[in-house]
Amino acid sequence: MKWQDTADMPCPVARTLSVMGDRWTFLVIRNAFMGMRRFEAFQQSLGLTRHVLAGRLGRLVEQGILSRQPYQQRPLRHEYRLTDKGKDLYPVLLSLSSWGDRWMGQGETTAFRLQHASCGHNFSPVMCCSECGEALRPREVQIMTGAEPQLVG
Amino acid sequence: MKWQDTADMPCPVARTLSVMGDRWTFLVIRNAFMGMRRFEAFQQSLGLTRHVLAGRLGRLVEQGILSRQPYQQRPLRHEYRLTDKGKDLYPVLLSLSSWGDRWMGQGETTAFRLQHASCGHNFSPVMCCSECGEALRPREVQIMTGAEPQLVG
DNA sequence: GATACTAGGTTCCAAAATGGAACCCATCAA
DNA sequence: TTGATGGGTTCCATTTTGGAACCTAGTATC
Repeated sequence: MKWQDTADMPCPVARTLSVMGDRWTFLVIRNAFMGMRRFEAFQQSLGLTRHVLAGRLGRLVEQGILSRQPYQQRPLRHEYRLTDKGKDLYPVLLSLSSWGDRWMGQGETTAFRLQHASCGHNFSPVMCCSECGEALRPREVQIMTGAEPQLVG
Repeated sequence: MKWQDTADMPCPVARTLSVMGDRWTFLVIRNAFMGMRRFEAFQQSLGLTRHVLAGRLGRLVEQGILSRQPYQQRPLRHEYRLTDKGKDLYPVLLSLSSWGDRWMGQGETTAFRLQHASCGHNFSPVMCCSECGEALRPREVQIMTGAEPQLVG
């Protein structure tokens, strides 16, 4: 079982991880959400090596998660921006952040605080049912995988 | 910048990825949510090599995400179960799955369908504000990082 | 005209992680 | 006695990384 083989598994989690499943890729995406767009900025901010960064950015572009577009001619320079596909990773990022806040805290280095502009409150992200709006819990979710339903949790 | 160094970054996303940031760990967690508990089962289901699996399970136990407990004596056998910390990864899993469904589809191998027992509907998971219940969008979220607020997206 | 700097890479090598297979150990069943 | 089961560990070859140096075009500086 090799690297990219998870891309062919019939599971959306596995297919997602075939692209996003490493230490650096999500951090690149996180920074992109913060407005970062340039190679140098990613490299300095994250401290990963240049050719690994080049590889990650290339794959994200290939997968349509980032787009690479010129921001100046002479000399020609490119920047990386989130596509719609990339922007749709926002819930994943929020959920990673929320879990990290709750369980991987370090005392002094306190958590981010999130503020919701629409309602004005500090909040935490909650995963809800699109139909009834209630918070989702494992035992109340059934995964229908073509065949019979499977209880999760 | 090395492997575990992301564990010390002052960012909950980075700290989460210091444990969960590889191809296999989330798949182990996914299977645990499906009720899987045993070494052999993980190994056969995922197809990763045995010593890598041993390493991942060990780290997850070390981090308190799984617990290792005997399910029989003579011969002594252990199984791995999600702790509360582990169960709290559920929103991350849902968000990964949801994104994969939407963007990494493969035509025939159709998506999972999720059903919410509480309300009876097929649904998709939506990340919402804990205070007002609305769906969250990047431009409406401000991250307060101790210093000044930062617009995201 | 020579030198240096910038942004965005690529190339090289050594170190670390991974894949693949074989092996180990205790127990139980045939 | 042989074989199977569950949960690992050990060994080696292949891949992926980290780290550093180098490349290229254009621009700025001396």
